[in-house]
Amino acid sequence: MQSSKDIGNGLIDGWIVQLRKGALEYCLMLALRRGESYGYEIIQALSEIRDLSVGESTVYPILARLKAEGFLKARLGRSGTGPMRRYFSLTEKGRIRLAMMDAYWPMLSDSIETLKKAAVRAVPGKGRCDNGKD
Amino acid sequence: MQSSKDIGNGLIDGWIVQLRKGALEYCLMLALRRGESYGYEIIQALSEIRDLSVGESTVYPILARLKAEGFLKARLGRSGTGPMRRYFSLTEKGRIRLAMMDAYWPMLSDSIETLKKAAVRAVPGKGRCDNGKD
DNA sequence: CCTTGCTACTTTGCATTGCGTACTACCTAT
DNA sequence: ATAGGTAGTACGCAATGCAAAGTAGCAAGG
Repeated sequence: MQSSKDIGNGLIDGWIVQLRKGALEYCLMLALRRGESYGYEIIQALSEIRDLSVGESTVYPILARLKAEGFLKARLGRSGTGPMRRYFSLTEKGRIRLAMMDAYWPMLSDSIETLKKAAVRAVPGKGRCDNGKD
Repeated sequence: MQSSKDIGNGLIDGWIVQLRKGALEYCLMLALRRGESYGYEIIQALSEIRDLSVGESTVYPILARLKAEGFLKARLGRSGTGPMRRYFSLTEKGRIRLAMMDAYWPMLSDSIETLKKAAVRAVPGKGRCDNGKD
């Protein structure tokens, strides 16, 4: 049990990857909401949360992209135990974006809940317009 | 206001696209949970739910793939108003998968909630290991 | 007859993204 | 110098959402 994503079998394996695509970007920004942090620490922090374990090659590109887009800013700092760390923190633009994400995420959840309850207006009876023809 | 996805500005525009990856697949299977339906109807049903509006070129490929993977089965039927309809419905395999998705989705939501509350173990004080150097 | 418009579905092509693998660079300890 | 953990980069692949355009059947209007 290393990759916490094998819930059932491999049936939804690929789906989870796709589902997390945009969610991870949100998670990284959430991880920086309280204050600055660096890649390695974020990776470890996320790995402690169920289903959010990620690798370096997932986190660093996202951090780099968010920085390039102006949502994060970076600062170098000594680590004492290894190479220089790159501390990331949210910019104001990033905080605005995070606020929008915070607003959008529950909307999506809500829409899905709505979908769960509301049937696609398909007739509840049974087939109505084919083999019965006429 | 046609594309319900412009919440703020174009700031999270691309993010939403990524976030919906995988989620749409879930939505389509949810739409078929009650019974069979066809692409066009699903599109219209989803378009009535906030933030779930999709186009044909999004839905049909997903339906085709789900069918190819054995999660859906299809059946042709006359429509009376246009060309033949392809009615999709969940297979048993699809229902199992949908159940796993139903289990996974709240887990992801929950993990994100956890992340919102739990800070990345960064020190709450302030910087601790850089410019102060030694 | 021809055109417009609605329904229903398909195809092509593109841009984005997560992530596995491999690699480099830095620091400390022995 | 060598070994080991830390921090980050680079390359490449496979999926996916989605816009745009095309096809095909049916109905109403000129």
